[in-house]
Amino acid sequence: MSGSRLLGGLQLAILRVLWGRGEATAAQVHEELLPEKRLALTTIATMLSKMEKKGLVRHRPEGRQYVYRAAAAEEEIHRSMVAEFVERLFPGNPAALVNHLLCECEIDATELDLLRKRIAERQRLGRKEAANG
Amino acid sequence: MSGSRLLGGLQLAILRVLWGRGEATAAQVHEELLPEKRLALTTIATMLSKMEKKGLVRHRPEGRQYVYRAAAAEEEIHRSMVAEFVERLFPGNPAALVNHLLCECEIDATELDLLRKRIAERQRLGRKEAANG
DNA sequence: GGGTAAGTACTACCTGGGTAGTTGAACCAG
DNA sequence: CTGGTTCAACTACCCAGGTAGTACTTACCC
Repeated sequence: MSGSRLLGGLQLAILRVLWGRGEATAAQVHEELLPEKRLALTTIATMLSKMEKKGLVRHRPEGRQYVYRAAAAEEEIHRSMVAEFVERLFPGNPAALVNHLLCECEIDATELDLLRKRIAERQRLGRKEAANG
Repeated sequence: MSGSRLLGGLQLAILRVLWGRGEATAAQVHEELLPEKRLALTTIATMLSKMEKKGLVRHRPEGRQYVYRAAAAEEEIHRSMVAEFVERLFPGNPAALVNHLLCECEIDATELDLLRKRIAERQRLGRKEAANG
């Protein structure tokens, strides 16, 4: 099931709208995506149908229209997509991706500081587990 | 041109073989990929052709067979794929991906240490640039 | 009740990844 | 020279993402 968990750009854009709003009709998604992607409304509607068939979103009828919401939490999707991506590009080596991002991407000083703290935290946790386990 | 720079798993597996060996025939790639993916030799050959048409690999005839090599450096592919992926999943926010990886992935202590050092290094560089520029 | 507007469903097409069989050419062995 | 082996080329599918037009339904308003 679920095969290649790497969703396309449009599906993710739609999900982002849904995550942000909680619920939205096809028209609302379309409108919110207009600056980003100039697509026909029917394109969004078709995509929503396909996504529903895949279990990515669900709908509830409200009057004449469908109100969609995401069926999976953002974290869930992030997790599975990142896992799949790492497996494809840096098999079994997520640290290599982190490393790559640190070396190749523009990450500002504030972010770096946060990340450094996050690592320190991880390391504390690791040591504690090692000590207790 | 180049549309979605996200290559599929097979293409990447093939490229990895090519990067590792420098050069390889379809048969060699096939053989090296056997434990990982049980595919027909013709599948590999077909894929190599398609990849050549896309400019991902090049070949040189040697006797009756073709010897392939990657047309792009590993770094190059990593860069463009990571960039595309970040844009899709965490638009304009590579730090979010780093953060996700640190929180969700199993990264061992040694790796964490290396990453911490990498960040410290980045920060030093950042400060120096700020001071000089 | 009938016309119109809104909105979904259906259908169709393109692209790219993935998979593999078949064909045809070259080459080697007998 | 002939037959088997070994390639690459060609062809053919399938699937999923993406894109959109057209058809149909239905609700709403007069």
